[in-house]
Amino acid sequence: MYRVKSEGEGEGEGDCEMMLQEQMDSLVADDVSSGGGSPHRGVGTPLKKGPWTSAEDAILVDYVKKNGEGNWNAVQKNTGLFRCGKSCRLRWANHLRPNLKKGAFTPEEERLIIQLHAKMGNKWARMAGHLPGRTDNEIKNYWNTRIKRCQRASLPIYPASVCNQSTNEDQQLSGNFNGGENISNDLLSGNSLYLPDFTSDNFIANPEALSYAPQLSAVSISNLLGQSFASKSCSFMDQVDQAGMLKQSGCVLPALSDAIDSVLSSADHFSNDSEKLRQALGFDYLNEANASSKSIAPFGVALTGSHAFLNGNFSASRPTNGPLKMELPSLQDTESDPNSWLKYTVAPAMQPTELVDPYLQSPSATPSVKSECASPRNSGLLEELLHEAQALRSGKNQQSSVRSSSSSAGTPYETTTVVSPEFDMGQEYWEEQPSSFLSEYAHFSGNSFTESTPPVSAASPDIFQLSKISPAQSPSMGSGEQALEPKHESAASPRPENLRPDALFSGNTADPSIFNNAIAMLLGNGIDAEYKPVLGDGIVLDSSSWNNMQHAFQMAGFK
DNA sequence: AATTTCATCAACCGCTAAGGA
DNA sequence: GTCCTTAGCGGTTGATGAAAT
Repeated sequence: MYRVKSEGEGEGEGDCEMMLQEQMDSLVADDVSSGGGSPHRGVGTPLKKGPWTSAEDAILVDYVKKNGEGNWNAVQKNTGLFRCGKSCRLRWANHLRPNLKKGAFTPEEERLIIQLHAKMGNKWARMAGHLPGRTDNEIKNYWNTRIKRCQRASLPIYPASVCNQSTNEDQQLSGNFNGGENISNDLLSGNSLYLPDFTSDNFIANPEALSYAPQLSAVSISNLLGQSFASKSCSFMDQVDQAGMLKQSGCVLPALSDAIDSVLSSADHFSNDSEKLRQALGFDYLNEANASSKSIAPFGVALTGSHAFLNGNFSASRPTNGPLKMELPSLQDTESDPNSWLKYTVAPAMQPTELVDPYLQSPSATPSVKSECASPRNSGLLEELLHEAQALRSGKNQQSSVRSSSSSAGTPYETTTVVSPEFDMGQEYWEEQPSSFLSEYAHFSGNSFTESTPPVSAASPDIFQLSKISPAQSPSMGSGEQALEPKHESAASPRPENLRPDALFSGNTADPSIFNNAIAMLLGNGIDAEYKPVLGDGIVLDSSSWNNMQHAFQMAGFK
């Protein structure tokens, strides 16, 4: 039963003249009947807790009508309600205020929630701002329920359709960063664009920062890679090309220019071994894989632990045995072992078997998908998840044919952690060139999508600060991290503090559109759809993109 | 029919930021 | 500059009813 707590703050008798006598009587009766607090008021009167009664609601509504919202502590004083201001505010906000929409979320609302969550993380209040009539509490409850359901069913948190939709919207909006009210715009526009953080801070400018990829929000990554690698079939070199264009545009500060040089140089060096890379990253495996499979990870083990490409989305749901803190959109699960992300990290020194998420390797522990997915409140989205799970399960047999013998029958996500012979080749390559661009990029790739990404709210400006965190400072960087990470102290490495987006662009780029265009270039806008192999829903990628790296370099004129 | 499990909802708690004295 | 109050946010817990066993 609910507790009754005494709050020490002194409150007087209050102005009971505002309170209807019948309401007062009803309130007292309700209090008695509900076993709530004492009907006697005065200093030290215990404040009632627990469910609100209709009489209390009436009192609160009446008070707000007369006095407006705010000053909630005065409610108790002025009405005699034995509720703290906090409770009054909550009751009003969640239940009593007008225009509240009751009932189950519509499919459209569910979809929007997922999109918003992908963007904002657990910013329920902000999300509620995009859902008129809905409260943060409702959204939070819905999401938590959804998380539990998906977790139990080993389903991705974000349905492919939602991610694809975001990607499509991204494409549509790529040339239209106008920061409109439209949620899709807001999702992807410069209004709350995280991509600069990603591109300039962590991806382009600072090779070292690549190692800090876990700090990046999955949203940024999904936006970037979903666009660049999947839907647009953009090769990495295309991005390098665009980076060069950005550099040539002259709108970047020397720090970024140097950084681009550094990346380009590394990429150039690396391009000579593109075939090796292709093998290292498991594209042979990809080529062999069933093209219709939805669960093929484009980067094979390079994206170990990532579901970013699963079904074209970046689900971070993984089977888990214990309580899981789900702030997935930003892959913000930090409550786990600070070093746990290493489990997903591909690094030269690691043995393949170490790279496999034990959860993902324990298919036997994967709970079966049952009818629990079909709750009465199920919308099309939840049903979609169920169908997705069924499809994934049905596809397991096909995938098993290309799995390593070390992998037992697995979960639908196991393909993200396949330890294939190609991986071994890649490992050899890494061992040969431990500090190559490849290792950095692969490291980045592997880390970027780990579920142990530190809690970086996608919308949080903290990401700027995080981009400056040194490995030693980073809470996600265990002691083992140092050993895994090749150290690059090139003279061209810019100081992290110079990599903030607002510091990267010189004064002649005061026009935000220039910045956005530059970012768009970095992200591979304008990439044609020449390469169209489709691995699954929304996954369009094959080795041709990588095989054309040299060509891309030549076209870019960087040598 | 009884028990258990699960989903949903409502409310509370702790923390933080903002604003004013 | 410090302290206090207030409002707000996000996490967590508990109650309840439905479904499953």
